[in-house]
Amino acid sequence: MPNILLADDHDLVRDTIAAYLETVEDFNVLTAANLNDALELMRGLDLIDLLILDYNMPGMNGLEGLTRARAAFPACKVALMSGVANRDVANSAMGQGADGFIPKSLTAASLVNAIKFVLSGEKYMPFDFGTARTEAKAGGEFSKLSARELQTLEQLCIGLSNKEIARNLDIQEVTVKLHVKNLLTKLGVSNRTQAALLAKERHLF
Amino acid sequence: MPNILLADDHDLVRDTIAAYLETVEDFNVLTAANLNDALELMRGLDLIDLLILDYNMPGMNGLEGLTRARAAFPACKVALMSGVANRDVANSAMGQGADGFIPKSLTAASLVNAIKFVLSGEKYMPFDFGTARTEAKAGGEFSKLSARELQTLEQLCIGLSNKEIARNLDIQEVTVKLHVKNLLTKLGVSNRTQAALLAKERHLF
DNA sequence: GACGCATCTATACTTTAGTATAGGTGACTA
DNA sequence: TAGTCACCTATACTAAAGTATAGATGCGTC
Repeated sequence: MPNILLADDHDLVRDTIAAYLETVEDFNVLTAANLNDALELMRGLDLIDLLILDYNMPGMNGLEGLTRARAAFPACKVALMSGVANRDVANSAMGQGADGFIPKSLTAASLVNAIKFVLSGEKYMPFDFGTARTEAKAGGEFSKLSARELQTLEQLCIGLSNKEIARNLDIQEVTVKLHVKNLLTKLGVSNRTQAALLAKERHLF
Repeated sequence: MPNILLADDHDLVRDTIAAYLETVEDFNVLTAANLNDALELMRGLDLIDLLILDYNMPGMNGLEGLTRARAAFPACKVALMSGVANRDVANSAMGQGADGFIPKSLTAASLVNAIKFVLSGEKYMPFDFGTARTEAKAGGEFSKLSARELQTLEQLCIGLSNKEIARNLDIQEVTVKLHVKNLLTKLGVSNRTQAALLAKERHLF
């Protein structure tokens, strides 16, 4: 029987998904409320086949949590689950070694399929996700942004300074200023705070 | 058998909660992905006992969706469900006539209790919710702010400059800077963007 | 009355943000 | 091949943000 560890900070979401998986399929589902608890639990067990991590959860810190989990348990398959993330996040996650990406917009039946898929050693990422809002709205204002500008905007959404962004993206501060200025113009806002608020409002990051 | 209509835009969350409720208790659970679909569905049926609305869902627009639902179906009980809302939102919801408030941090067992409670004609709101992050931080950080600092923060959340804030509050720009500096310290953040993002995350404005 | 506190203002300063202009590279394309 | 575009860097500047210190007012409390 496959052992699955589901980590999500919303008790209701976590428990019901766990209960669902255990009833409809022959899974043994353990749960945790944050990343640290999940990793701690795994250290005591060492027999988890699949770890499912909520993208927005204490301890995750973006994709850093994914990296930590993979480093601590290289043999275990890791899937990321999110209710808000867009295709970029999904791609980044897969790029950083995730075995699957599960948007919460998935149907329950598809979730089971996805899990089976990953357990069998395949990578899973739905290609039709984000049809509703995520992608549509992203199309409007944000489609004008270049790759670098998007990355810059992402950093703005954590409230970082130009200097910090420059360090993170490994470019000069002047360049960051250029990207910021250009994205402000493209988004039609007058400062970084408005840009961050706009992106947050559209659920981009 | 009580008929419940569960409206949430996350298929996964919605379907698993629905499945859970149907297996553990004698509920008949219908589902919808947004407010309009939910109301449309009810128009054709007119026998729903309890409508559960996700607070963050297309068509909700804050508590306006709650008002719309109650206006359209005065006889039906309505509960609000949210993964992020704080006590203030919960109180407002109850104030505007909601029959229950269900944080997603609730356990699955408590959810069933809550539903039974509401179906029996009682109002349900957990008094211990937000023990984890929501309330602790919301009460903690923002209660330290003075009236003026809160007003300043509100303006920050629209992305205004110090000069604009000064004009709106009818004080000098230096004073605004003082308020900003103080509230940054109190909130433990390092610039206005982070302050705005924090306040937005806590749904203060 | 003395004290604390929120409020406002002032001066003076450093740092960060944002604008402007110019130039270099590589990739892709008409 | 010439042109376009994303990208990066540089210099130089203005404007805005943030820090520090000091002093004034009013309000409520001990």
